[in-house]
This record gives sequence, structure tokens and C-alpha cells, in this order.
Amino acid sequence: MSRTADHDERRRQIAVAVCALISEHGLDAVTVARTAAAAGMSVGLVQHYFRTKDEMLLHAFTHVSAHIRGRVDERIQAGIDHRRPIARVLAEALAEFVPLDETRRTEFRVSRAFAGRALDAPAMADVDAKTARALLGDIAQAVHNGKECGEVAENLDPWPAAVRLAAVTEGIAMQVYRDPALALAVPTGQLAASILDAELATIFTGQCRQYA
Amino acid sequence: MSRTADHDERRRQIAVAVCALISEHGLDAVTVARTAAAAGMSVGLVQHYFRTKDEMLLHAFTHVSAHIRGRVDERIQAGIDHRRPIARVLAEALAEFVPLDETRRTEFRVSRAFAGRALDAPAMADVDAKTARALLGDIAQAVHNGKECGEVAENLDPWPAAVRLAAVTEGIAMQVYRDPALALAVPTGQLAASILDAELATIFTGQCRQYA
DNA sequence: TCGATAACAATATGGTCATACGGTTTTACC
DNA sequence: GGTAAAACCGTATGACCATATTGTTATCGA
Repeated sequence: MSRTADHDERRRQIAVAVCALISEHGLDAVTVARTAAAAGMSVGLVQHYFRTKDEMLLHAFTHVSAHIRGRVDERIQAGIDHRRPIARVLAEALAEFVPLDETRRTEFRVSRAFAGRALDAPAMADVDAKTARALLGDIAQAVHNGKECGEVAENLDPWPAAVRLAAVTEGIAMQVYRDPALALAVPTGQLAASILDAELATIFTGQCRQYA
Repeated sequence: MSRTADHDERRRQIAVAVCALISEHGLDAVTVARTAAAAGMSVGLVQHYFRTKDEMLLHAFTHVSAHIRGRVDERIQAGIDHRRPIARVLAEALAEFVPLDETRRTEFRVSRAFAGRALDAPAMADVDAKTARALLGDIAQAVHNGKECGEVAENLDPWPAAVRLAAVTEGIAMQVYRDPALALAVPTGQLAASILDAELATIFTGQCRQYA
């Protein structure tokens, strides 16, 4: 019939280009022309895959969100595979949102830029809301699982606990972004991690029966 | 010599107009022309008070930051005047950052919009950093004061505690913005406030000697 | 009262950008 | 191998906007 191309791959390439531009020069510097150049294609081709710029940005936003989420899921899966305590796995999973290295710092910047625009772009706000809800749900699930293996008190409601953990994680992420020194080992000893651990300790108060 | 006008008041009017535009249509919708219209003046006059648009936005950013800060200071002063426990005063002060009503919600939106742009605008990042540092300093001071009156354990370091409280506050603010129901009294009972209280309770573990 | 100067207004200018559009090239299928 | 459809490109268009510029009005001080 006709020439073919990997639609999803092309769209992914464009999303990556958008994210690269944002991380380097901010969301305002993202133009269709610049994106095309960064992705190594023509303006017309970008238009071929995205009818409007907004559609393109929306896809890029979902792309980064999914990417971060993927890393979190990896951590969780690895934790499950190694049968590690839920509290530890959760600590590592949540740490993925904290800009502790260049990769996460870049993703943080990109996410924040999108979040800023999402304030007045309903479609983007939707992505943000769905992403946040999914995270809350997963944390709540982890807390729930913690009950079954004895790490969490039976009478603890997973939902408020999840909100609290999500809030602390986002807050710590912001603090670390502003002052990366908070993540360093001196002099207070990985303050960011210790705050997250302290928070987790208020919820995961028991030992997993499996190892008790 | 010449005609006179209240320079600061004019600049304030423009800042207010900018904030109104942001809260209604987002930062991207802010143009010099629209700002002038919203402020009830001509484009030329806006230019008279701000040489560039960036300068105008920067001033608006510092304006909202100072405004929020002003409300916090009011709370603190009132707390001091009524000799209330530091933990309670701090709870109220931090709650000023949480979008619990329309006013704070609007301010939150505006602040976030600016924060988004600050990611790639050094001058704005500076305002954000200074504002955050000032808040951290004040919380640390409150914790320190708490020691002197017996609300806080003597061996507790105010600095990590301040980071933790600031992080939780920012995080809760974000959660409440996404889901305002978290602030409602049902069914979990002002979840946002209770989380902040729980956090404060881990730091302010004693009673003020004055009332003990 | 007069003139200097700041306050204020209206429009001109030049650049940027999203999108539209008309074209060329490739390739899957018959 | 012909052809239709898609993948792909380059440029044109029209809108918008920040800023420059030029002009007008009011008022302070002498």
C-alpha cells in the first residue's frame, strides 16, 4: 500500500527532543521548529505526528511521567524479587522522585516545567492528576501489603499514610532541588534520605514476619 | 519641577494585575498589553514603570512572595502577642502555604506558575531561593525558641527539623491543591491539618514551661 | 506664568512562532 | 513495474507580542 514508519518510535523521539529542550532552556524555549531540529527531522514531519504543538507537549509530558514511573516500578519489582522489606523498597522507590543525581535532576526540571503549565492547561492537569493518583494508590497498596506481612500496624489506614508519604517525598524533592547539599553525606548525613526514612519509620513500625 | 505619582503604588498595581491574569489564565497569557488593560492603564505607562517584561514579572513574583510572607508574619506576631505555644503558632503559619481557601489557592497557583518559569530564569530562581531560605530560617528559629521554653528536646538540631517541616508543608500544599477534598472535615477529618500536626508533634514533643 | 520634567498615551516596528500548504520521495502491494 | 498512500520536506502566511518611538498633558518650582 504505502511507505511505513514506526509511529510510536517517531513520537517517542519527538518527546525526547522536547524534554531535552526543556531541560536545557526551559519550556518557553520549546518551539516546533527547534524541536524538529533537535529530533533531526523537519517541521513538517513533526506536524505529521502531532497535529498541534499542545498535542506534542502533552505527549511529552505523559512520556516523562511514564518514564519516571517505569523506574519506580523497576525498583519495586527488584525489591519483590529479592524479598526485601517493603519499607526499604518504598524508600528506594520514593527516592526516584528526589533529584539526587543529574538524571533525576533533569527529569525533575522537566516535570516541574510541565506542572507549571498544567496549572492552566486542563489536558496536562489531567496527566498530572492521574500520575499523582496512581502514585498514591501504589503507596497505599504498599502500606496495605505491609500490614499483611507485619511491617505495619493493623489499625493503620493506608490512605492518609499514602498522602503523607507522597507529600513528604514531593516536598523533599523540592528542598533538594533548591539545595543539592541536602543530599550530600556531610555534615548531617544524607538529610534528605534520613527524613524520608524517619517518615517511613512512623508508618512501618514492625518487622516483616518473614524475617522476624 | 514636574508632575508626581506614587511610584511604588503604581508598580504594586501592575503586580496585582499580573497576578490576577496569571490566576485566571496562566502565566503564558500575561502580555504587557493585557497587563496594562487589567491595571487600567496604557502600555506606555507600564513601560514607564518597568523597562522590560521580565522586570515586571520579577517584581510581581517578589510581590506575591512578600504578600504570603506578610500573612505568615501576621500569624506569628499574633501568636506571640497571645503567648500561644510555638507548635500551634507554627501550625497556623505553615497552613498559610496550603491552599485551604480561594485566596490561598489563587496565591498557590500564581506562586507555582512563577516557580515553573524560575526553573530557567536565574533572577526568578533567586527570588524563589531567597524566599525558601527565609522560611527555613524562620522555622529553624521557631524550633530553637521551642527549646528555650521546653517544647523541643534540647538535643534536637533545628536545621534538619526545619527542612523536614518545610518539605511536608510544601508537599501537603501540592496534595491539597490536586485534591481539595483532603482539606475537608470528612471523612478522615482534615487530613492535611492532621498530617502537619503529626509532623509538628514529632518535633515539638514537650509542653511549654510557661503553661506546664 | 512659564518652562522643565515626569506622567501618561498611541502607534510603529521588527521579530518570532504556530500552522497551513504544496511539493517530493519512498515503499508496500497488486 | 505501476500506483496509491504514507512519510517526509521547505516555505508561506498571518497573528501576536515586546519594545521603540513619538507625542500629549499635567504639575512643581521659580
